[in-house]
Amino acid sequence: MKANRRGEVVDAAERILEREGSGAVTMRRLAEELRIQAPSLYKHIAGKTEIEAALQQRALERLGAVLAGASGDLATLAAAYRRWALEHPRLYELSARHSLDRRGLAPGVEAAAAEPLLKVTGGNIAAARAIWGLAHGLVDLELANRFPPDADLDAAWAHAIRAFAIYCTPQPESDPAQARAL
Amino acid sequence: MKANRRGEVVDAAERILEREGSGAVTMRRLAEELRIQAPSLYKHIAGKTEIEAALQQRALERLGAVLAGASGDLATLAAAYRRWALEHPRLYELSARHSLDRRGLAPGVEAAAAEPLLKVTGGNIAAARAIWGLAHGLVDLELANRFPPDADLDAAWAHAIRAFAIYCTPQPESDPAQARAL
DNA sequence: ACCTGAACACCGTTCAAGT
DNA sequence: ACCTGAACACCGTTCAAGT
Repeated sequence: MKANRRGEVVDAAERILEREGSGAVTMRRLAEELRIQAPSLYKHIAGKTEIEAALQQRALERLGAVLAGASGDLATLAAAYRRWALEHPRLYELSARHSLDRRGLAPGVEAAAAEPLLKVTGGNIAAARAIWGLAHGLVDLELANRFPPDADLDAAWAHAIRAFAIYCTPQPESDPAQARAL
Repeated sequence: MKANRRGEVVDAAERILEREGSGAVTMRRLAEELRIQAPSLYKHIAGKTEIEAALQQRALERLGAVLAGASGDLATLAAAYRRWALEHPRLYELSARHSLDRRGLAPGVEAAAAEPLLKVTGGNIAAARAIWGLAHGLVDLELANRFPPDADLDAAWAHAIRAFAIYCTPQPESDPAQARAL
């Protein structure tokens, strides 16, 4: 029933990442988790970089699916983005802070993640990028604990959403879900 | 003329960071730069974490000074933020992605960096946080190469600025520069 | 096809000792 | 006050070899 050994390596890496933090994702620690010697990993995956790229890809797929399920308006979409990131903080950071390796990324994954954002802006790609930047920035600063402990972040998100909601009033399906990346 | 040895260590770390990237900032590489053995560093600084905290503090001071000099409107402020980050990408990343060690941070530094943002929103702290998130997010994604190579980021910034400019029209000095952090 | 053991060139950090 | 040498417990990765 096991797909392939490579998949199991990435699964184990994800488990360690979420349970013990990014510092614990080590080829040797990973080998221990799989009850194997570290050099054996290299028969299944090229190296640590490839493991990180695989995890980044997973994160993109899952976040994309969550956003696609968060229907309609900007507030709902933004709340879904924030919730997913806070629920998977290490995976989110891993996926957002590294440059995306577009070779070997299943085609359409990037565009699928972008689609809900494009939809909410009525196909305006500059607006979609601005909203992505806004959501990523607020999440990233929150995950990095950069706000004072008593900061009212719900208020900051509400303000941000109102600013963009006024600006990009949802045109009624002006652009029929063009598949493209942000 | 040399201030103290600790300052020289942090200077060397900054040189290596900007010239060779964050992976090169190593206690051993740092010792080599100072023509010293690695264990000697520990007589001047507690460890690598303290070096990173010192660099983060420097970045905050310098970015704060630049923002304070970028007068008045949101567009100018945003452009200054982006320009500084792109000119010091490694230092910016280091400063933005780690949680801020508020013990041992010179008092007022955090508030000083926040002040220009609070000013542009007329003292609205939720709006200031939203704008910080926006600027950080767009910069962070750009530094991580997450936009497609042909993306028009100037357009995304322009859109973002317009959204917030409409929302938070600059009240004429409603709040006289309250010193507080974001 | 899958795994091992030994090895290489690295890390951060500690500690006893030297001037 | 400032520095060194040896050491410890780690890294990622390669390679010849074994089943």
